[in-house]
Amino acid sequence: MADQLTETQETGVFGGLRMTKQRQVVYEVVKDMASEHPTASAVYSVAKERMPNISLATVYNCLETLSEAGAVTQVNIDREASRFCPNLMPHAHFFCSACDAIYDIELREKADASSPWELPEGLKIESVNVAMRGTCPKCGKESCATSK
Amino acid sequence: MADQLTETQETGVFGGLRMTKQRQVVYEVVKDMASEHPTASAVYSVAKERMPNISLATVYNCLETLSEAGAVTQVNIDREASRFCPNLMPHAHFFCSACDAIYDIELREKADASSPWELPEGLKIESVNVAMRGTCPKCGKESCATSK
DNA sequence: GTGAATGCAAAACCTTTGCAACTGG
DNA sequence: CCAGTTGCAAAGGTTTTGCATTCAC
Repeated sequence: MADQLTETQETGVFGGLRMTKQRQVVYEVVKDMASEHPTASAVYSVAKERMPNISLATVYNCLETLSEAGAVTQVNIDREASRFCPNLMPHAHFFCSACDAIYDIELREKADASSPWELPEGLKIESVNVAMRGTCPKCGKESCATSK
Repeated sequence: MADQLTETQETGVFGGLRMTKQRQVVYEVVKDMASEHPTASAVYSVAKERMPNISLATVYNCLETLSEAGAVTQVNIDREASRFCPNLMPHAHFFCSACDAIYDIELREKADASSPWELPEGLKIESVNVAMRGTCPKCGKESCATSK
């Protein structure tokens, strides 16, 4: 399964990545915390439990490498610390201003993220980054009950 | 015209903003540099020519205030320094990886930025932020000529 | 064996903050 | 007059870097 990163498999997706213990741990932590979309330091905290000597700089390095290899996506919401996401499907992110949770939002079948936009000719798009902000169902209920 | 920010007009758009020299200068600079989508320090450089005593912190303050008032949009591309944009129409940004330029991309007539996305119910969207990355027409031509 | 990756600490970078002085309404 | 804003310098948080050591292939 594609849930593990080893030197023998995944040579396609992860390219010629040299496989170190640290990279494995970092990748596994991101997978395990996927629903939280952890920051680098959140990853560091958990990674340190599994590998006490790992350093923050190494976590940053690994996350960058994994990002470049396409194994992980770096999610930037405004100027807050980057968060990481192992979901490889094209998707957007929804950030709840109330609880700081991030939700993955899937692209509709056959839809194109750039379709609502008037794209000038000659422009080559490599990636489209979509981040929404608002209130999630959980927090929405509460605020409805209290403020409305 | 809406190009100037004075205490007598624009009370609607700019709310009850106290109008200071610094805010006026900062706003005018952002307008004048609109096509560059300047960073706070780029705004600072130019603002200083017009008002030598202005401080960087004040530029940051003004930009934040103007952002909150809706007169200006803060544009974040990855983790780079925020850039600012006086375009009030709903629009996306296209960032050219080759020359660092930012282009405003208009929303198509009657289109909705969130339409390509499978939105879970109960989620209240307050804003949608769309940033594309790629190569602009100018840089595209060059790279075509040299690399292809 | 060798180039790449790690760990540590220090630096870089953008942005915010504390506080006294000032100013717009 | 007085709350809100400024300027300055110092601090903040996140991320990167330099370099000697270690490791994967």
